[in-house]
Amino acid sequence: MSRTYTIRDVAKRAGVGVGTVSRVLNDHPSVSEETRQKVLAAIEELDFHPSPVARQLSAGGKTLAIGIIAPFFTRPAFVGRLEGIEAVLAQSEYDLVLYNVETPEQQASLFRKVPYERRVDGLIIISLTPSNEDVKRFERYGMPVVLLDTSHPDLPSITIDDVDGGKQATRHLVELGHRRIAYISDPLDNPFGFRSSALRLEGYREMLAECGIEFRPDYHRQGEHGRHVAHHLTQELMALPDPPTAIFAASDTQALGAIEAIRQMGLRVPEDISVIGYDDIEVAAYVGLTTIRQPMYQSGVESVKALFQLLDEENPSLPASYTLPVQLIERETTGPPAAA
Amino acid sequence: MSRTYTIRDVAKRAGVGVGTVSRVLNDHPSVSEETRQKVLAAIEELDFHPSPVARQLSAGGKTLAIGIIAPFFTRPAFVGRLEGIEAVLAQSEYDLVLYNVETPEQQASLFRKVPYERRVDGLIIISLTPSNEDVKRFERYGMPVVLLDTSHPDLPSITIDDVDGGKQATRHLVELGHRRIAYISDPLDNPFGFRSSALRLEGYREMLAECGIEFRPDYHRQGEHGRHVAHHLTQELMALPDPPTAIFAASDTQALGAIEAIRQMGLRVPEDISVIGYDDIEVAAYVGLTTIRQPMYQSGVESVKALFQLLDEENPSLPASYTLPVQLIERETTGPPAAA
DNA sequence: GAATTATATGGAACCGGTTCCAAGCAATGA
DNA sequence: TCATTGCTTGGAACCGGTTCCATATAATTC
Repeated sequence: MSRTYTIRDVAKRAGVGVGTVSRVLNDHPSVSEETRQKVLAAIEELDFHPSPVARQLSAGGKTLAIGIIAPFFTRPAFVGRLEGIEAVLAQSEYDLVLYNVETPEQQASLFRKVPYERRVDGLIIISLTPSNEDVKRFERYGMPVVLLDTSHPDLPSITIDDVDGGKQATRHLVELGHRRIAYISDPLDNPFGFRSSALRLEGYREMLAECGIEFRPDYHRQGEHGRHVAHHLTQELMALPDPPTAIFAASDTQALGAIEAIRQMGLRVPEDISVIGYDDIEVAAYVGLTTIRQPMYQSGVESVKALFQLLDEENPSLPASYTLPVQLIERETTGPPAAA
Repeated sequence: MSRTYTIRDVAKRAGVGVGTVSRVLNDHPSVSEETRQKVLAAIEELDFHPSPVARQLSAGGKTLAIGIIAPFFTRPAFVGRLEGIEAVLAQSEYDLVLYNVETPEQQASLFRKVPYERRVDGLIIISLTPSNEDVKRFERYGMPVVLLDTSHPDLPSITIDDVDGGKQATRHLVELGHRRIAYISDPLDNPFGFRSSALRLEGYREMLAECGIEFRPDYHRQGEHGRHVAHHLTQELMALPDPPTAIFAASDTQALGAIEAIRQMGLRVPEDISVIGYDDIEVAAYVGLTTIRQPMYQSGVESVKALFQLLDEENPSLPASYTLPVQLIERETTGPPAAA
């Protein structure tokens, strides 16, 4: 393997000083056209490429990479956001460094190490909420951070209106005539501090109250994310003395599990039981799942835009935090309750 | 923002030389316990963290990151592989830099820039085939590369047996009694040089030949990847004077499109038409899709292991290229043809 | 034509680590 | 007691860029 050339090799070859080569590399105006050509020729001949590492060290410079910290990035909801993020990044000169989080320990260690490692110029944190101490550390190390699907008073954030999502889903079911409406969610109390299940529960309860329906704790079931767990929870619900006539699931994946369980019991969706999901993942359309559509792609796009606003050194501005709306997508898994 | 401390600050504070601090940082044995404690205390007090950039520059060192170049990384097939890759990486000290490719131009530019930028220590390229020139460049810059789902004579690769997959899918349909078997695939001739559709076609044709069934060009339809396109292609197939009784789709996503189209025509799957997919993506089990399971997760795992083998400086060894087997997963979308 | 200003260029110093060499010091051996 | 060995240690040189200062040359002004 041939040693790679340095700027000094280029300088020697072109018969100029290293400063001049550097100036050519950075399009500095004060280089005569003649010299510039000589230098460019030398660069070409040696197939020279400047080392970004050296560049960064000396110029205290940008890494031209942004980091994404996300839990379980293979879940459809995250893939959707990632897609939006990537779409914007692809237009820019930034690379993407992905930090996956599977355990709270990983989260803690990433929150500590990423800011001082300076491997990235900015950070988008998805669904994980940094502590006050974390936020202080980000600040101290001058690491710009945007939150996505979570929030913190001192950090810009892009969220999606979970409370309203819970409301809309519930309202839809109530309007169809349902009164016995169950809610299946992720564990409210979880090691990562995910809030979306709790917020949707809030919307669900608010809407029930608004409609004069009493909230029944036994109609709310929590369990780890995933189709199989939701399948079980649904079986539990259906085994109640007075089972629900409709189920609101906190994700499409869970809704699919619910539908599976219902069908396995020989019941039909929506004739016997209605099911509404959340997310509007790719297959939701295929299986005809009624759901709440989250603008996941768009939220990804917005988060990068916000980060770029922070990164813009000429004109750095604090991007506003805001909340994107959700949308009810009516398909074939919800309908009026069976005539009792 | 407080200036971050350097190793010299630590040295001064601990009353030692910079070399000693560096030795402590790197667990060099020749540091007395007493000095080590002094240095550690100083590091603690200043909340000092060494700069990985400086470290890399001086030590000519590792970046402790590996790069993944993948096209359309949000497709389920890629997510599955990524999951396997990430699982291994999470156990290691390596970070993951993701390069998404959406256009052939991006591919070309990435293949050029990644090796010399030295932002990563090694590279896993998924589904994209580097040219001979690219391979030479990788070599010249000493960038270790492992190919996943593609191959090149001079590079280690992990592939999945596409030809056999095509065979197995076709054999399954033939054994059920089908003779008129169509194949829906991605475009064989595509700007990225994806080969899997072509290889599966090969297997399909071989098996047809083996079973004494003539290959009919009009039974092979190509179109961009995606449910909707597959939907169309299926309509075309069904509009033939003698439509197929079974469809082999080159991906589950496309199989779903096919099923959708068939159902929309008022026909049933599998009673009227059988459909077999490819990949065994998450929802395949949910919708009961018969398919060819690709060990995507495992192939991801293997690719990282292979790369680590190349990266192991004590004992660098050229990992073997090999092919993983596929497996037929029989579910409910295939059955005997309707009695003609 | 001398003084002033603008333009182009070379190269030392620096960014924050690592490494290596030289040197100090204690322990060992003759 | 003195030479030898081994263990610690300090700090200069270096990695490959950028930046800034000093200088040389050309252009402008009076």
